[in-house]
Order: sequence, then C-alpha cells, then structure tokens
Amino acid sequence: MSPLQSKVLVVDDEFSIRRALHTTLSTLGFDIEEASGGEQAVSLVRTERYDAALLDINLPGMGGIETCRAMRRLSPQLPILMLTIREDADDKIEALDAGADDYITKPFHVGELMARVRAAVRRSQITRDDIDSVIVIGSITLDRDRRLVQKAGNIVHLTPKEFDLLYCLMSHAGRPLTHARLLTSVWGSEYGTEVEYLRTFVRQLRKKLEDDASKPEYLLTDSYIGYRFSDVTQAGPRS
Amino acid sequence: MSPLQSKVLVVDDEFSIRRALHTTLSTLGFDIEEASGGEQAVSLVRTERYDAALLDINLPGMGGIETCRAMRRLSPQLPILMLTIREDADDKIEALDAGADDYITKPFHVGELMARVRAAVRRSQITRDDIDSVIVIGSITLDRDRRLVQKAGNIVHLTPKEFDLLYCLMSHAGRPLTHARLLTSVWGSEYGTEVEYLRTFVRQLRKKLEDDASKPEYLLTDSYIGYRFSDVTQAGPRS
DNA sequence: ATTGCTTTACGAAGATTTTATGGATCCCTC
DNA sequence: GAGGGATCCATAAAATCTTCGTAAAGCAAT
Repeated sequence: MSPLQSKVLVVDDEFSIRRALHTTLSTLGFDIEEASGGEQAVSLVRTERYDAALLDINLPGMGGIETCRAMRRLSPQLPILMLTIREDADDKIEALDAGADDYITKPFHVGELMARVRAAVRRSQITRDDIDSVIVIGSITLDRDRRLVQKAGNIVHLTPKEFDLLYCLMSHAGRPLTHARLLTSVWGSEYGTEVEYLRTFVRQLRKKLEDDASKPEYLLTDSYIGYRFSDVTQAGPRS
Repeated sequence: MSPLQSKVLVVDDEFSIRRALHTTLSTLGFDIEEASGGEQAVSLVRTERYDAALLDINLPGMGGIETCRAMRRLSPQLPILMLTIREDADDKIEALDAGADDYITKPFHVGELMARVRAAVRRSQITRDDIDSVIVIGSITLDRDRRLVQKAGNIVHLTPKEFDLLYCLMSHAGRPLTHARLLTSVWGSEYGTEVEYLRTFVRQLRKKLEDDASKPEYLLTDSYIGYRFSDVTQAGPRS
C-alpha cells in the first residue's frame, strides 16, 4: 500500500474510548497518536502532519466544535471526522459547518468507523499524490501546476478564484462538496456562509465551461448541500 | 475472525426463563452466560466480550431499561435484544430508545427467537468487514460519500432529507427505528414528535424506490413504533 | 359484523428556502 | 480612468419542505 504508515490523531477525553479506537485502528495499520483535550490536539496539529483526525464533539474545555475550527484553520486539507453520542441532525450540521469532513455517531459499528477512516485517508492521499497534476473529465482538462484549463482542447481563461473553485470541485469529482467546504477552501474560513460568492463564481464557470450554462453537464448543483463536479459522462440510462 | 463460538449473555431474574433460553440457544451453537440482575450483567459486559445480549425488560433492582442503557454505553456495538412481556408498544419504544437493537415479546416462539438472535449477531459481524461506504440491500444501493442512490442500477434522485432518512434506515437495516429516533436524527432534536413529516417522506421514498409503493418490500412500517428497512435479501411471498 | 378510536397512507396546495440570472458597484493595478 | 477581477444586490425561477384534508387500515370493545 502506502510507503509510509498513515498517521491518525485521536482526540477524546475518555481514556477507554481512546484505547478502543487505538487498538481498532492499529489493526488497520495506522499509526495512532492520542490527545485528551482540544488544546493539546491543536498544538499537535500545529507541529505534526496527520492523515486524519478523529475528534469527539463533546470535549471539556474548548469543546469539539471549536477544536475542529482551530484544526481546520491550521490544516485546511486534514480530514477531520467528528464523533458524537447523539444521533442528532443539529450536531451534524454544526460539525460540518465547523469544517468537519464526516460525522460518526458514537454507538458506531467498528466496521463503519474503519471504513470511514480509511476512505478519508485515501481521499487525502489521492489528492496529495496526484503526480501528473492533470485532471481530465469529459472534455475538460485541468492542469494544477500550470493553472491551465482547457475545454475540448481550447484554452479557457479563468481568474484565480475561478480556478481554485474549479480545482476544488474537480479534484473531488463525483462527490458533493458543501457550500461551507468550498467557501472555506477557496475564500478562507471566515467566508463559510457567503453562499452568494459561490453562486456567482459557479455561474461564471458554467458560462465558460458548459455547452449550455442553463443545462450543466459538469458543474451540478446539489440543492441544499452544495455543488459537485460530475464524474461520469452520463450516457443514456442503462437497464 | 470468528473461529470461536459466539457468546451470548442472557439476563433474567427468573431461573426457569434463563434455563429455557440457555438450552434453546445452546442448540444453535451459542456459548451462553447468565446473569440474574442488571448489576451483574453490566459488570460482565465491562469485562467480557459478547456477541449478543438477551435482556428482560422487567428486572428487579436497576431495571431492564437502565441496564440496557448502561450496557450500551460500555459496549457501543453489542447487539442487545430486549424481552418484553406484553404486546405493549410503549415498552418497545422505550427499549429501542434506550439503545436496544430489537425486541421480542415474551410468549415467544423458539424459532422466532433463534432467528432474531442469529440475525442480530450476523448484522454485527457483517458491518465489521465492511470496506467502503456503500450499502447494498436487495436492488437498492446507497453511497454515502457520493450521496447517491441507485435502484437496479438506475440513479434515483433524492432530496437531502429523503437521503438522510434513507441512510438512517438502511444503516440500521433489520432493526426497527422509533419515530422519535428517525425524526431527531434527520430533522433535529426539536422535531421528535412531528410524525407527519416522517409519513410524508417515507411515502416519497417508497414512491421512488419500491416497485409497488402500496406493498413495500424495503421500507416497512412497524405500527406504533416507527419504520424499519428490510435486510432480507430475498423477498419471498408471505402468508 | 358494527361501531368507534388510533395510526397510517395518500394527494396536493401553500410556504419557505435555495438557486439562477443579470447587472451594479467597488477595488486594485496599470 | 480603463480594465479586469471580486463583491454585492434585486428579482425571477426552481427545488424542497411543510401543512392539511381525507381516505384507508388496524385494533379493541361492543
């Protein structure tokens, strides 16, 4: 698999939970580090590089949500999975808005937890190891290093923000990205709620990249969620 | 990972019931341990690992519901089946909300009991090996990361609430989920009593996913309790 | 069976929120 | 002050959610 062992940070104030997660994840070949509080976790993220973080939402002191925000500010691409006792939609929304990538309710099945962690790590490594820095989807080509975009072979001029947004979407093609996620990763964490910007720039991108901007094939909207870049050139329905 | 015999904990204050369950389940090849009270059961769960627990709801002392809660806290993934005397919906709801996975009404048929126990154990072991974030049940596929649902290979568009509800049901397939639980986990804790929403959205899902929405195969109704997603791969005819 | 009561199913009309669209304004650089 | 880019605003359109009235189904007691 990966040459180096993936490092995962586990943040929980309860020792027993930390130990349980430690042993569970170790069997997957992860290298685990533990923190018992938010402050400790943040300072670790500041100095070390992790492939994922598991973060209890109920932390004494600065609290899980605040910790998540701080970690996200320090490490914009770190996959953060939040753990919560209650299976409650309010918590979930709060967690995602704070920049979490995923959300796991605490009476979790071990398999589910492992699957989520593995998926998160895999995602972060894919985007990191992307060697040739070129993404091709349909008739659209994006070159990350040259900051160059082509549509059917023709160079399309994009402004910096347009490019960043498109890169964010294309590098996660197929999965919806929330407004907050897109906004924080393109504009910064202070802009997590300025959905208007997103709309404006998505429209610009559609104008430049879609054949018919009113019937987008690539830049799809997920109402109430965010946007996603299509990963399949939808050829007719199959039976 | 399961060359060992599955261990089941039986908790009941009546000796005759314990013995009956003991002999019944032994013939299934389960390794049985017994506890006569809640305190004893909890301390056993603290130290041992079980594949399932059968728990009488009427226990002297700390009571079945409390015991269930305590056991669930200690062992988040342990399948807990509660035994209830009456055909009383309130008991069942209380049990499920306390973290039980299923309930069995006490003048139970041996066959039903064995089936439920077996199903519970199987469920907890299946999820252990689950690799990716995709749930497949029958002809329905749900991809959590992509927020994508397919029925017989065809993409089915779901709204956010529809998707969240379906995910909640499918990720607990085979288990009945109470109205309150579904509502809080999809709509948030404020909405625990708005059963109308549930009905509306379940109906929507049935329209989109069932062959015949009036004879649902997947989205089953547990009257007075809530809803349940069938985990039976093969939908055979019923009597 | 019949009568009531409660729960569930169904259809569809509002109400609300989100999104699309066109354009105006601001800001910085040249 | 021109020009490109980013931000902001007003309005129309679309998607989703909520609500309501009524029918059907299940159950208990008559």
